[in-house]
Amino acid sequence: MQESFDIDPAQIDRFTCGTLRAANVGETVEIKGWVHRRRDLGGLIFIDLRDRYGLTQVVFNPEIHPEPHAIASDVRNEYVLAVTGVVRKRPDGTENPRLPTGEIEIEAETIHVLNTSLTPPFYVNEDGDVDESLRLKYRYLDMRRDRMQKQMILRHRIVKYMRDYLDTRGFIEVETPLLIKSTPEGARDFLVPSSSSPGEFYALPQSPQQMKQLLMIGGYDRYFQIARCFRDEAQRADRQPEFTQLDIEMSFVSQEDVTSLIETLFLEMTEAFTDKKLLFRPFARMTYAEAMDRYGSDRPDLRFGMELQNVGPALAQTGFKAFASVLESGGQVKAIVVPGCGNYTRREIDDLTERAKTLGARGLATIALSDDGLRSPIAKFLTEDEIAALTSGIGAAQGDLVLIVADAPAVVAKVLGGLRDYFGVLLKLADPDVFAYCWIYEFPLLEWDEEGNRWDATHNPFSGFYEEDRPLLDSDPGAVRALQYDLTLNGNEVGGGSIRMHRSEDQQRIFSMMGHSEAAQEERFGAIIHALEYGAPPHGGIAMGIDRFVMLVTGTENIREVIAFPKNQRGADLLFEAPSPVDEQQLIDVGLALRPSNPEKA
RNA sequence: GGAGGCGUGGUGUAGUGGCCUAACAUGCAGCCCUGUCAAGGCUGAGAUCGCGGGUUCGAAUCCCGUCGCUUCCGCCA
Repeated sequence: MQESFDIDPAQIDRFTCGTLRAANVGETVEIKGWVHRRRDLGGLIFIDLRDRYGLTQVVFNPEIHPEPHAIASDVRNEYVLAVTGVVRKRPDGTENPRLPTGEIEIEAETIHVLNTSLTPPFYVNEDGDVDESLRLKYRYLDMRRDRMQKQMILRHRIVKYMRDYLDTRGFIEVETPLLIKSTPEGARDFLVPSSSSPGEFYALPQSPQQMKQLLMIGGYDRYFQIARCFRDEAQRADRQPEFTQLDIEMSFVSQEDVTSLIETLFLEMTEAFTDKKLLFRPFARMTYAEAMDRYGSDRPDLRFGMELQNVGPALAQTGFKAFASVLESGGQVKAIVVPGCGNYTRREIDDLTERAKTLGARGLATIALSDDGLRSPIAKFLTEDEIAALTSGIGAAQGDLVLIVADAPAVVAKVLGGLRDYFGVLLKLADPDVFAYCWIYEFPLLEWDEEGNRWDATHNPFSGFYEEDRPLLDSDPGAVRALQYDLTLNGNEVGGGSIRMHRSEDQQRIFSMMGHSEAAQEERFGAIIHALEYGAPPHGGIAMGIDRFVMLVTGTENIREVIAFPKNQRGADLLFEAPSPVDEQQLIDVGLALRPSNPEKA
């Protein structure tokens, strides 16, 4: 390692590996970075030095500067170097037009190996697929890769855009605690014990919901926060145990005020950060009922059709009575037309039936309009004319596959909506260059919980409702429409919120319908109920999933790609190996004794 | 909790009963090479095919179990 400078350090300007251009030719500079690639030609050695700003070629010439050349001979990928030298125009014909710095190179006069590196377990200098567990175990190397750096930088810009957008509109950012009271509603809480109260627990917030409402009561009428949220539930491709939301709450606002604020923000961000074409401008709007009816989903992907069509009436007129009992008991018979799949084999159709069953169907009726004629297990119950009327009535053509489900409305929606999503991906029906935003609103406030024998909030128990539906709270609670709205994008829910109840008596009434006794309400929700009694202003807000949005903007397959240090599907941190057992003394401190998680096995 | 997919040198893949004494690319090590930029050439090391059991004359390959990762259902907004 060379310890002495041949050049007066005061005369040196430090640059990044991405900034030097032809205009810098002749300057003596220093750059520091990682060895991206080394090309040893025997005489000349070229090293591409990399940092997050780019690549710069350094050339070591043994005839001009033999000492640095000798050091460069032993350098390997991912070594950390400081190199000084003169910026030189590359010889004619050796420029690299693919690099922004490709016109120049640095002729190394000194080289300092700031650190060596083991051979990395995977390529840092290229973008190939690597087993994700390995990437997560060595996340710091993965983060060094170009793709991750681009995604993290883009994420930063998006969050900054949100902050600036809200700041200029008078919003203030307030931090709320991460150690809060556990509540039984919604997702399972992560619990946190503490030595100052052995046997008792904090919970990590599933969202800052109650805190932001208290801020409204406190007079901070325009609040936002980049809020970390925690839910101890199973992971998915788009779900992590801890995730980040843009959390917003406002006083004296209508549903329209909240959605238009967000709509402008997301319109601007889509234009600023993507090349996507906006399918709807302004955003599409659809009631929950319409979304479920037409798409079988409360977050429909509107980039393609394949809508659910009601074939109950058509079938009811025929002599085929198999679906009659379903219709009589309040069920539906609906169909989707899958284009170009009419020649599916028996095996493929069996697989579809299996897929339908995993989605909750009891069965799947199919009509394949194949080249060899019509194939359908229900054909024998219908005349040719009836089938022709049925298929043409829903727009099915030669070569298409018709899928029919008869069941309760919720099951029909779940199954056909799920199959629609499946074919949307399989048949590449959705244009990846399109962003289709849609607001979904008029969600039901409550749904009947069979197991709990009580009403349950579909969103959260603080959502308000349409005043004109108030009488329905007595007569037909399931029909009460919440003042709730979700923003969906290409089949994903990217955010949701509501206008809250701001009167204590309304809030208590809903809690009561949800089966909470007066005492339980006091114990679990006393703080918010009482706060509402002290001049709580009308208020409402929304929370946007930042990870999910960045995932859609970057076009990445899962949420882990846009989180610096994510957990795997089991919720494990493979880098630090968390969660992990703790010392006995730590358990004693917080008053805990462990018991086997599965007593039957133990 | 349930279902599917995957698991083969460091990495990414091929091989799906005998031609496997496991192949290819890349990476790694050594040597050669003064204008490369995915540098090139030569040589070499590196895998008991996730693990355990079974079927078979013979298993990376088939069966059972198990572990890990992942996607979906349940769960979760």
